[in-house]
Amino acid sequence: MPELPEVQTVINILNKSPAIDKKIIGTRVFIKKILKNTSVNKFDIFLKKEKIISFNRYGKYIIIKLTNNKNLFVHLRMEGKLFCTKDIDKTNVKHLCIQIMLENGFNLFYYDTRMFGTFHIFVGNSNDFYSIKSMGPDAMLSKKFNVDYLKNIFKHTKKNIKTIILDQTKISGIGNIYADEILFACKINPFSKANALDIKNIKNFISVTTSIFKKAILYKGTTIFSYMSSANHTGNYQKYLNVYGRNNEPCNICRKKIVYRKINGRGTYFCEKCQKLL
DNA sequence: CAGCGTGTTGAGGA
DNA sequence: TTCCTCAACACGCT
Repeated sequence: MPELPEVQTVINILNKSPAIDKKIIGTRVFIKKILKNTSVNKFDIFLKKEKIISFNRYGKYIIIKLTNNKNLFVHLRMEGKLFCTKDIDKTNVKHLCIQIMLENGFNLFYYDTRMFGTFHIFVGNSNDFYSIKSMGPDAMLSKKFNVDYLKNIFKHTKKNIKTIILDQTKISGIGNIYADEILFACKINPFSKANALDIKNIKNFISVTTSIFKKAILYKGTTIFSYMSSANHTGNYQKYLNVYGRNNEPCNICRKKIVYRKINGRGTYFCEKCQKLL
């Protein structure tokens, strides 16, 4: 599921769910390795008796704000899914990793096919969590996501633009799908050196990123794989993808075939005609 | 059977 | 030291 718009969709749903303002009465951990900085027992003690105040987001992290200044950081990585329901999704029991039981009979269920996801517990202001501190400005939430900041970041690197915008320590929230979509909309070849972007390119990059993310959130994100469980809410933004996953299909602008190349180990789709090498 | 993957980290080499 | 590449994580789909 998860890049910025998909994570935003998850928290939008959870913020309207019966989990809000409910006390946690217990936990069950089926896959221990998801818990990164705590044990099964300490996790249970940490959460029990606390109320869920709200679900927040920074980059691709879900931040569950609890009473007594506690936070639970959830990262979905490739295929994590977080739902608030009364009952277990019986078609997906095999991938159930964590259950957080609430006083009203609902639960937060965390499912993860590949079990790459992570849970961290943290007491204090969520901005002080070490992982958040090392992250660049959030592409939707941070005032720091601006021309001056990006100009500085892009100027001081020899890397290509796609690698930089995927680097969460530089910018938080952009993943492999939206990186390709953003660069297509900017008409910039993903192999272009980041330091070749001028002010006009950077201004355009910011407005394109903002509008693509707004639209993707409106359509509840992109759902790519057909095997997602029935309990999953599916997004619709995949209808609007111009390049991602469209290898050898005609470009929506010029009809030339979309090409597929590897950049920094990630599959990359782009139009060689529309996207200029800077 | 082999290759691939919405993400991130860490090891090892240049 | 710094930068870059690649494997690894675990599993299911094509």
